[in-house]
Amino acid sequence: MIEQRDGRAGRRPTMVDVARLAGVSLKTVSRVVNGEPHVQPAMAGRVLAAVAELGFQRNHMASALRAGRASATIGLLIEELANPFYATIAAVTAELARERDTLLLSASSEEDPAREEQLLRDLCSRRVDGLLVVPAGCDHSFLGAQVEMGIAVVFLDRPGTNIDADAVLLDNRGGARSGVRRLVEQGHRRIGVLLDSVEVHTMRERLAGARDALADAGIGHDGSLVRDGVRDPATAAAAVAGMLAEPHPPTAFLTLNNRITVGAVQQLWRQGSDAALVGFDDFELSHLMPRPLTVIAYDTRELARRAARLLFARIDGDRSPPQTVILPTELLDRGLR
Amino acid sequence: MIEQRDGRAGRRPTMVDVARLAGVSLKTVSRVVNGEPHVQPAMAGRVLAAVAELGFQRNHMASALRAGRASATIGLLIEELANPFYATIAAVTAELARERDTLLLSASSEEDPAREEQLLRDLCSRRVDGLLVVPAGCDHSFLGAQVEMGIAVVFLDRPGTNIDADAVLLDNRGGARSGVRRLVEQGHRRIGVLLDSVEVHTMRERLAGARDALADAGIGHDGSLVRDGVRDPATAAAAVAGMLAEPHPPTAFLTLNNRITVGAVQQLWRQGSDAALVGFDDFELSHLMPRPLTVIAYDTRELARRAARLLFARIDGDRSPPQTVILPTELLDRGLR
DNA sequence: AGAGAGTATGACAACGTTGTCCGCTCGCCG
DNA sequence: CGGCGAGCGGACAACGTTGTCATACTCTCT
Repeated sequence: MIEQRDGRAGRRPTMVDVARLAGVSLKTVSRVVNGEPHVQPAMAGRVLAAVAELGFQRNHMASALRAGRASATIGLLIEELANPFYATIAAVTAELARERDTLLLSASSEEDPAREEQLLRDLCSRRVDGLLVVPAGCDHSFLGAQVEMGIAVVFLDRPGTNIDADAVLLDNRGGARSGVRRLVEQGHRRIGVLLDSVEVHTMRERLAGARDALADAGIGHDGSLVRDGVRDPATAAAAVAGMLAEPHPPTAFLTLNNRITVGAVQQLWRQGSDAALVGFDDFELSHLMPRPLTVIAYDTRELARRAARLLFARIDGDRSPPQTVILPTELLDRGLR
Repeated sequence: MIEQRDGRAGRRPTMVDVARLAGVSLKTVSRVVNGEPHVQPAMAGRVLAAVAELGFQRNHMASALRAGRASATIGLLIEELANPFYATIAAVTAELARERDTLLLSASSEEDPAREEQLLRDLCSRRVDGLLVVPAGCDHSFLGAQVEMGIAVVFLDRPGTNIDADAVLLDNRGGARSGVRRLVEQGHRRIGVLLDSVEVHTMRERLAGARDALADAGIGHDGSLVRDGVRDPATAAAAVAGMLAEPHPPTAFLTLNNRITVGAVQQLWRQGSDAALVGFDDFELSHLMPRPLTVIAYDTRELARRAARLLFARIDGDRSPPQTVILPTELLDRGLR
């Protein structure tokens, strides 16, 4: 008469159910399911038949809980899963994880520090084996305790703050420097720089690299050619148009991420400007842009691979001091104009 | 003398530890941690202080196990996380999940049915509340039992096979049909069709739609203008070049996904061909291609949103019969040539 | 004043699994 | 033929948490 759980078929079978059906003890089922030795083939057969008949599937949570074992899950906290850069990171991480029979819990911070912290805590409460974090917040000290308690943490793309942990980064400063150096070599003196936000670590580094190159060349830089807060292609286009309309317009632009690059290219092309352009970040169809593009490129997959490998090494017990890995960038010159 | 766990600090604190430190019972800690009523403020304060001091964090696995409760996790099985289409789906899903304090476990099948099944089983063994699946395999009957046992399943982009479950799909056939109709209206009679693989459900539908439109117009189609197995832009370019070099070349092309479109555009532009082109799938920089492009577009976010909403409704107990939702496509005419 | 209702707290079992340990059944050797 | 180790199966506790129930106490109403 009594139907279980809102009228649906039924309770999930447990090892107890399997044991009862097979007429063996609970522990024997456990042994068979986990492929432990010392079970007679005939008995194992009975157990497997019962498993199949009931559609039994081991409860991973109970198993991990009892065994005090790792959850075979890692957490990935990024800014925005839909962004190709982060999507690539997620894909590489998921693949390396799968090779270890580990699954990936991914979450997006949307650049909100509070949200980041909440998601990280949530991931920790699920007892992930490790965390791969592209930090948005400005204080990761609360992760320190988690590290103490056995959750490995590796930062990716940007270093963590107030915490001594591994980080795998790009040579943002060096990349921007080499890009501007190239422009200077080509004779440019007035170089407009467009960036997302100085709040972001990578942007600060890239801007510093640009300034390095100008200083190297003895070119003064009063900041009037820098535009901050350029968050999307449309804003980038407007910024380019605005700068070109000024009395002493730049003869070249450095765009500090690919969204900005796309907007800038479009605007330059639209107005038929022959200003030079170097963009940070390569992107999928960059070679099909209306004008050839020079970009500061890097290997996103390698970035993720290094970070994931480091994380797994930590999970496997590597206790060497935290390290910071910096990956090189490459100037891909597809013709400046 | 005995150090715990490879010399590291220590065991994670549990509610028992908190209770001991606060001098209260285990259950009281549980009540405070879960915000249950009937705890005196003073006592709650002692508990919270102990929680803070020890850095206690509830073990979500143990909690879900005991309460027989949902794991507050959903699984997403797609083909390839790095692909922008799937990345968008993952992002939308993760966001809707977060609004319910649910996390997202994502995995890529890489189009391998065996791998798909293994990952799905792995996800089920983690007792996810629901699964969002872009199926690659050809038999999902094994998921039936999981559905019986309370895991909601919604298929996305392609229907599941041998299982009666919800699906949210695109109008692939209608979209391709309208694309070819447009070409026919413009006077084209010989239309080359390039596709990835007829193995894939969406490709078959799109091809069928193209044939529909040709049949509507009374144009015979012997298959000689169809190229199967075009998996990447380079192959697409080669296929276009090959077809254009034949005695009776096509005057227009229909490319059935965006990778193919990119390769075809590039090749047409390279040889200065004025063949018309309609591509399935819009993509990020399509408006910046060297020639304007007409694409059969759709709302990927809406696709994911509908699927996720349906999944959450099922998780929340919706037991109405499985439904198939088909979302419209739109022909974006940016000038055929 | 005493019954009854309600609040605050705790003891204990249970969720589904695995580690530990104990005992049974063989076959083999002295 | 008795003893003994190896091989095999099972009883039981434990992982960290929450649901159930019991208890002690406080307050209100008749």
